[in-house]
Amino acid sequence: MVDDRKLAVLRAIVEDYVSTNEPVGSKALADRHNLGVSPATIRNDMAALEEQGYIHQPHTSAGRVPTDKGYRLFVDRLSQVKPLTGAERRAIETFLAGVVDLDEIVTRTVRLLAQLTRQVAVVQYPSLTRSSVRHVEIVPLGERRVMLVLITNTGRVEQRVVDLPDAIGDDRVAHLRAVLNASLDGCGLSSVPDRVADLPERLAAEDRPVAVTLLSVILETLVERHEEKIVFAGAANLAAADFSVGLRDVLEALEEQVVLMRLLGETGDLSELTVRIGSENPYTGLRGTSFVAAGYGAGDKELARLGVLGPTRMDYPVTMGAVRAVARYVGQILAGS
Amino acid sequence: MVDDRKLAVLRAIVEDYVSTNEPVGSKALADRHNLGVSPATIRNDMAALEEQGYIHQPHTSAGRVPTDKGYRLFVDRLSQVKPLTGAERRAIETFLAGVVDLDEIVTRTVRLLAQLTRQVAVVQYPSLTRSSVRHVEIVPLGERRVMLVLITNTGRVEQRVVDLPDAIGDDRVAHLRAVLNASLDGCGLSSVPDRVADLPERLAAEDRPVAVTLLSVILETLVERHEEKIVFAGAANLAAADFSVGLRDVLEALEEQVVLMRLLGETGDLSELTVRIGSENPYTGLRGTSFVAAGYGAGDKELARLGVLGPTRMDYPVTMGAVRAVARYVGQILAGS
DNA sequence: CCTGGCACTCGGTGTTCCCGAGTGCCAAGT
DNA sequence: ACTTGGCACTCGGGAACACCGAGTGCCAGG
Repeated sequence: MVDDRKLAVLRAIVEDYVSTNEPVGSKALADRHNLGVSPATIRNDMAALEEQGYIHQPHTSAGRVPTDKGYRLFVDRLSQVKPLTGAERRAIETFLAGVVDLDEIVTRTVRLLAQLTRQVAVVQYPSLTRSSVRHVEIVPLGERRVMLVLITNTGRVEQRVVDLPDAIGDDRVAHLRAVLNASLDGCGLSSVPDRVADLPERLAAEDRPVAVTLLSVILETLVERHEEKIVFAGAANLAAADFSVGLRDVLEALEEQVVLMRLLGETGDLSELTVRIGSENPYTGLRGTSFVAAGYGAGDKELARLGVLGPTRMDYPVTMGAVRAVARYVGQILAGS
Repeated sequence: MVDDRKLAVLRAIVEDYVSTNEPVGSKALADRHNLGVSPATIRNDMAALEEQGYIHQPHTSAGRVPTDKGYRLFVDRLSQVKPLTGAERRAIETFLAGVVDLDEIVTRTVRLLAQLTRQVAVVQYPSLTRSSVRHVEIVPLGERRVMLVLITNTGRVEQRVVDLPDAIGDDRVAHLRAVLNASLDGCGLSSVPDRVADLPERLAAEDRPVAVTLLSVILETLVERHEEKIVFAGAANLAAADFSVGLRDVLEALEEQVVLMRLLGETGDLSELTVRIGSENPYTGLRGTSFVAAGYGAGDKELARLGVLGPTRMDYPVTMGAVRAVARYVGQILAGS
């Protein structure tokens, strides 16, 4: 019983603090939430909560502020994801309607998410490794030079210019194109190395050097470029959120692909929400911020992740709702295209 | 004579203010620069300069600060572009060495420029309209669906998925590809509309509907996507530069492609530096910032522009030197690839 | 175990005061 | 005709200070 009330107090503290951004005191709590007990009782509970590290007092005579641990408990046990309003759903639909190009999907998504949450949105491009080959194209650029274009089923296009060891004619290009496509079409990218291992041996001797070069470039593209591209939007919202302290650090983190990678982090289950709160984040500049992430993908495969970065004192239920909803919509669109 | 000294005073004011970020008074000027006259004389000159609108007094008993007009005069007549140090040149070379992919060139360039100037760098992708067609590729994706890939001589690749009115076989795809390439290869993008105007008539009747669809998509790509892609980097430097006032507006501007477009503005001569100071900028949120831009391109054609955005009180000679140098290097690389 | 009462703490705000950098002007000097 | 030193004046900003009130912890009574 007593514990239930303490949790209710914690929830109230989080909610009030999020909406007012000021330390919340016992009296204010008793007034604004009908907890059915007096301020004095609440004070006792608050003392206990502080003892356990869920809240914290900036100075002796101020109200309480949730700690990271407090937010964690709130997110895990005291709140539930808040679904979007109808207007918001419609906004998403119109924003993402009728887009086919992958670049455009990603660009619009990241802006949409930033606008919806009024925070910084981060979106990762659909992973190469988890998608499959739709087409390989070889475009002659010169005697000994071709452009290799790799198209995946997620609409992603990778291009590389390749210098060849031999000159090569149009007919041989066509032949190689046909062979490559025959071997690779529909093949999951992770299994490409296996599929092509013995390919050169099955070709005429004269084609081998060129084929080997091309294959090594393809594998390189798959492996070395495995680092995925990540974009963000909504940095202006950072300036609005008053926490100007550390703003510089946050902006720096956002421009470091490596940090973003770690932030998006390991993949959980598809459409499972991940929340990183304050000091749980993998980068010191991001103390003071929380990150809400979700995976998205076409069908049941998770292809990449997206999320929202904001001050620790964000409205978690709403933010989580928005992230989840956007992830689902994007998944639908990718599946549909 | 007298005018010369006033200009010297203005130059000294700008230099001191840029380095200290504090209003500069007559005494400090007399001390730090050997102008050979007394503070009282300088005061007279300052009064004159203020009269003419080159400097301004924040309050009655403070030093002077240059106005936009003052900076303008400084840039136009009192300063000269400062060449980079050897170390900086080497940094540029190593940073941009051995890169072929256009995306990577642009990404690295924008980061390099941000790092070099410790400000926000802005780089525009090489223009579609001013480059020429290197290859058109049609990739069948399904019965009535193809991906159209347009490769330009600057290494840029545009891709669009196209739904066709008729089903189309591989042989007809190959034929169309050949015809399109024959018509368009090497053709400047601006003259594409002329070249293809009568193309459908020269085809077999059965190919016409498909050809018309494809051509309309090509033209759309050229015209509607005429809006060029622009990227920026170094937003963290904004937070460091103390002018936190309006930071939000600046960040907003940076995320608006339209604003960036106007900022990069009309094309001047290649490798001619353009400087926009404070209120000269086309967007109200950018009062308080200055923008230094230069065109870059392969050979003698200007393909796009790049620049640096910083507080009005930036070190113009150094910034201009960095922008010019980077623009030239990028030009060389584009020409070489 | 809750509650009302009470003394205590202390951060933030408003007020006042003072200092000094910087100015404009003037009369004297070259 | 400029330049210069002197001088009175202005005013922003920092230091010192007092005050207020929200908030607390604790205790005794219900």
